Order: sequence, then C-alpha cells, then structure tokens
Amino acid sequence: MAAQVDHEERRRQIAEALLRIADTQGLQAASMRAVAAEAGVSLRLVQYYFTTKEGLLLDALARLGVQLQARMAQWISAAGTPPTPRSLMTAVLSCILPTDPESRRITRTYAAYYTLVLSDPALVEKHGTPQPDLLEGFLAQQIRAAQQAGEIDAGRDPGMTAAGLLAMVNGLGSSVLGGQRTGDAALAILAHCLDELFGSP
Amino acid sequence: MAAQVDHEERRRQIAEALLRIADTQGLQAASMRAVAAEAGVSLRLVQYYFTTKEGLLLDALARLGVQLQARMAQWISAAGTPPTPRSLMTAVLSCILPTDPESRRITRTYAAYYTLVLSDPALVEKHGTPQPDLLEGFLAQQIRAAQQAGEIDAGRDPGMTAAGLLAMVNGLGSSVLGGQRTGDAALAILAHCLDELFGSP
DNA sequence: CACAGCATGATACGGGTGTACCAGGAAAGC
DNA sequence: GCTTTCCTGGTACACCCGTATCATGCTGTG
Repeated sequence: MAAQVDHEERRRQIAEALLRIADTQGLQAASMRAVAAEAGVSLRLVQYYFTTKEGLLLDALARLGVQLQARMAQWISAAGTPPTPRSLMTAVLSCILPTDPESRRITRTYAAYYTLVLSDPALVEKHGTPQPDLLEGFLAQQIRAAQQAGEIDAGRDPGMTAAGLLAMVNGLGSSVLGGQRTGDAALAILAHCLDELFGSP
Repeated sequence: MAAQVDHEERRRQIAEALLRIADTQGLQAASMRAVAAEAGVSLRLVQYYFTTKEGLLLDALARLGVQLQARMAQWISAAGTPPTPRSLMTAVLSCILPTDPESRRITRTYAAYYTLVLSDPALVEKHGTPQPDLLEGFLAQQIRAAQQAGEIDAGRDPGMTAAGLLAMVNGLGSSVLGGQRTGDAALAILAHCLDELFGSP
C-alpha cells in the first residue's frame, strides 16, 4: 500500500473550505479551483476525493447540517434544568437566528444553498432534507405540552403555530442577513411573540 | 436619424426575458447570451441597451419591484369596501405568498436576487430598497388602528408584531418555494395567526 | 440626393469553468 | 528487490462567460 492518509480528515478539510467560501463569497464563487486554494491543496486532490462537483456540494451540505444539529443540541442542553417547553422553544428558535458569528455563518451558508436548490431541485431531492419537518414536529410537541400545562391557550393549533413560528424565525434570519435588521432586534421580536404565545400579562 | 425604435419597449422586453430566466432557472443561468436568446434578439442588442450586465440586473430588479407594487395595490383595492385594518393586512400579507402563478414568479425571482445581494451587497446598496420597511410601517399602522378600534389587544407592540408577521410570511414563502409546503397550507397558517391576533373566539 | 447618426449584426479576446488524462513517487506485501 | 496499489502533481480540453471592436445597415433631415 501507499502513504495511508486519513481520508475523512482530508474530505472534511476540503468540504469546510467550500463552506467557508460559500459563507463569505457565496456558492457561485466556490469553484473547484477556489476550493482547492482555500483548502491549501491542489485541484487534483479535490477531484480525487470528490469526483464531481455535485458530490462536493452535497457532502459539504451534509456537514453543514451536522454542524447545525450539533449547535441545536448544545443550545437545547443549555435550556435550563429542568427544561420547560418555553425554554426549549426559546432555545431552538433563537439558536437558528443569526446573532453570533457561528449562527451567521451557518445561516448564510444555508441561504447560499437555498437558491441553488431552487434552481436545481433534483440536487437534494434524492438526498432528502428531513430537518425542517422534524423541527416543526418538535416545536408542535412542546406547544402541546405547554397547552396541557395550561401555559398556552388550548384553542391554538399546535402544528400551525409551530409552523408559523419557524417560518417567522426563518424570515427574521433573512432580514438580518440582508442587513435590514440587527440580530438583537430579531431576538427581541421573537421574544415578543413568545411572550404573546405564553400568556405573560 | 435612423430607424427610431421604442427604446423603453425594447428594454422592457429584454429585462423581462431576464426575469423569466431568473424565475425558471435561477439568476446564475441568466447570462447575456441566454437573455438575448430568450428575448429573441442578438447578444449585441442586449449590450446596446444595457451596456453592462450589472445595469441589466438592476433594471430588471427595479421592474420586478414595480410589478410587485402593482400587484399589492391591486390586492389592496380588492380588500373590500370599506377596507378594514384586518382585510388590508390579510390582503397585503397573502398577496406576497406564492399561491398563484404570478406570485410564485415574483417570489421566486426575488429569492434569486436575494442571494445575489448577499454575496455582493454593493449591488443594491446605492440603489436602495425601501420596500420592506415601508410595508412594515404600513402593517404597524393598521395594527395601531385595529388596537384603537378594540380589535387587537392593546398590549401588543405594533412594530414588533408587524415585523413578526412580515417575517413569517417571508419564511412561509420560502418553504412553499422549497416545496415543503403548499401555497394553501401557508395561507391557512397565515389565517390562523391573524385569527389569533384579532380575537376570534 | 446625400449625409449624418442611430441601430444592429458578426466576430474576437482574454479569462474562468468542470472534467479528463497522463505521469510519477512513496509505502506495503511478496 | 520488485511489484502493486494508493496517492498526488501538472496539464490539456472544450465550453461558456462578459465585454470590445469593426462593419454595415436603415432612416429621417438638410
């Protein structure tokens, strides 16, 4: 055999270079050569580990998803002891908002992928993106729990309320990235909505 | 003089070809040559009427803004007689949602521009985008009016509620374009939120 | 009628893109 | 030691991009 190299580490290095470019300059600037330069390797290496560009894009997207998932798990675990439905929802929703550098990076990179998928839906269709629906289900579950505890008006539809909240946070994130709003302002709006949802007189 | 041609008409024809491509294939597919082919003119003509590609992009974006504005004006004028704050808000918000072909087109094209601006903020900065803030102000004003009429709880912050609603509609639109939700489902969620905002027992 | 000027067509240039091909070197197994 | 396999570097190929240049129409005015 030859100089055995940690393939996974190399792939990670290259994929993260792609994500770094997607974050700072957008995905259309993430050419094979640019990724190679950013990762400090030769173009040939990028081709070797990811035969095609589509493979690289998909792999990097998967890693981005893992990063977001890790961040959310961390925020959930920091939601106080014991976690209440309200603290959990606050954690999950504000975790997605681009307030600190890491969330800005993740959100911006996801936004870069978003339009890519819009123009070429076949890219991710086979790959599947169960994340949003899972999140929505989790939120709906928390809402139901809060309703049984009498903290939320029982007349609300949990699914629709969850979907509305998640969509709002998405939209707030877009406006923050677009520079129309500050991250803290978005957080304040989210807090206001949660205050309204949980009766806080 | 030479064959005097309606310049504005030609510019419109070309710009709308650009918008059509941006809608169906994304902005990264909207090359000068593709726009020329879509508009049925030669590449040289596109260059003639819009010296540079940036000029073409900006002009088309401006036209898209006008189209959205016209659509909103139409929906507002169809908001019943006399228009109530609730009917106005419903009209404005559901007008943005991608439910019919026209709104799908507008929303998708705006989404295509969104990431372009994210990766190159200088493009639109000088050009200005007063639209969203105006809309937010309009919504806040309607909320205040409804509060004075006793239709909305006076404890709500009009600005934050307006911002939250607009962001939610934006996020709902994204999910519809992404195929995670149907346009009607998004409308139902919006209706549910408005029901909750205006006390409907 | 001729001329000036706007409108259009064809083509070229330099650069960037994804991918493919070919060669070579380094370590492990016989 | 030799070979086989894994890894890596360099380079080339088509193709598409935005823009510029040259040339040629056509038309309305003097």
